[in-house]
Amino acid sequence: MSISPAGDTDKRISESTIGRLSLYYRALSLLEKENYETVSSKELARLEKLTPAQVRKDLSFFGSFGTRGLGYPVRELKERIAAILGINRQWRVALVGVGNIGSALVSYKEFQRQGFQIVKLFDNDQRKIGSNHKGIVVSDSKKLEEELRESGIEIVILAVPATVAQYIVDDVVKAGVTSILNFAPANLRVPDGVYLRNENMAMELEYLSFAMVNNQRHKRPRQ
Amino acid sequence: MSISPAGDTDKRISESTIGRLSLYYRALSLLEKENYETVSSKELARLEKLTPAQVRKDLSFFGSFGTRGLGYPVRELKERIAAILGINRQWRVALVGVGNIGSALVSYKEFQRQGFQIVKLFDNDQRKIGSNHKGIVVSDSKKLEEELRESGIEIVILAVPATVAQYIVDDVVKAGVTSILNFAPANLRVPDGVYLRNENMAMELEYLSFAMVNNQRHKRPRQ
DNA sequence: TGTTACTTGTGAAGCATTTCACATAACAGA
DNA sequence: TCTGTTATGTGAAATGCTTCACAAGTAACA
Repeated sequence: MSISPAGDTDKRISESTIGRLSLYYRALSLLEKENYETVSSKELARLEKLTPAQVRKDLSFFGSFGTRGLGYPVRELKERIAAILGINRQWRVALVGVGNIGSALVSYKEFQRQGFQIVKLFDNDQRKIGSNHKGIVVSDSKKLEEELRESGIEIVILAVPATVAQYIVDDVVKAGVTSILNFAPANLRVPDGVYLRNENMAMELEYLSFAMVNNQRHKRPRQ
Repeated sequence: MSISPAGDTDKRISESTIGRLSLYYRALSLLEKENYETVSSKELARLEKLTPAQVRKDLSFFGSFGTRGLGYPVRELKERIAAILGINRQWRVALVGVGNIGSALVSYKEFQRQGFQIVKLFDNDQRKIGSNHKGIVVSDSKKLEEELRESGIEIVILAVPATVAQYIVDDVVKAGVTSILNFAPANLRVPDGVYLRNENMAMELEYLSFAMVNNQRHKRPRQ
């Protein structure tokens, strides 16, 4: 038996489905901008190169949002998906490591647009500490734990060298942060209850080189 | 119907397997640096948080690389995986869009390390054209098609705004390039035979926010 | 109100991936 | 050479995901 919070569906949603919700959200944002009132699963599927059945099945995990014979109301479905993904609100994000990747991410508009607000920056380089990036003053990563707590950060993005990533993660976890997006090419350990995602940009190029040397279009279940 | 070159195994390898090969490669690089001679599927699995059976099954698609009772020879397995992934050679890569993300990628060491050499840069901003980034002079993206052909580029990385991404892609395809890694939040059309991967960094944050608002560890088949 | 056209929502079927479990093989030590 | 231990490689089972196919619901229009 397991104790679940009220309202917890206990239904496990696959990562693939969540990834596609993210795609639907983007497509719906576009449709909304072009003043479409409704959209069918067929059209949504076409826009994201999926099947209509896939779209309907994905959405059906979370409820009935459509009208038979008509389709889905664009604006409402967009809001519902935003609520499911948790992007119908603002998240306070800190970024550790203001190097090449790090400073690019500070300016990355797509994060903003989806409610991920980078409000703190950390680095261990004395030359960077105190400097200003897009209106945010870089803090000393020695004070990471303390300042993360104080500022109520909920998500941390890691853009530090692989060699130090684990130490930073340990501090981040100590500060009570439960979500980490890691850009370092490293395998990080986190305790249960902490969500960790790895962004592995080299891996994407490897998919391409694999496809090229094997002269095949490998199966592409997600995204 | 599809024309396959001689030697094509015709065995479809799943994207998940390829993603894991990439992880094995990274783990093996580390083990090699630490002078390990052999590694078991159990150890490799532990390092990448997978199951031993998964590791063995993945490798078995490509041959028998191990010795019963002993495990896999670290150095050799690493080389074999590199060959499978197509990273046992250099790839000539061009990057279009020398903005925030673009210039960060030019300096991204992990690409280099895996044989992806960025040798051309393009932008449409007059202030950037002619400037020098890490020893590469930025070309005018008006000359994209011509210069891609001349310089024998095999992979293009797109780091341009979503609004212009499709136009760039069309030129890239015209130039005969068959592999594209796209960072723009856009759904790009490419003809059959062109490999396109999308790097969607906001999506990774959405996995995290979904997990947080749904208070669950969703299933994580890959990476 | 009846008819036609359309599209959802969903069990069930089909397909793909992961895990199991064990026969087989190699090494180490006596 | 024999015995114990370890670990691979792989069919088969289990699990998970996608697609099919259709009942049911809605709109539009006569």
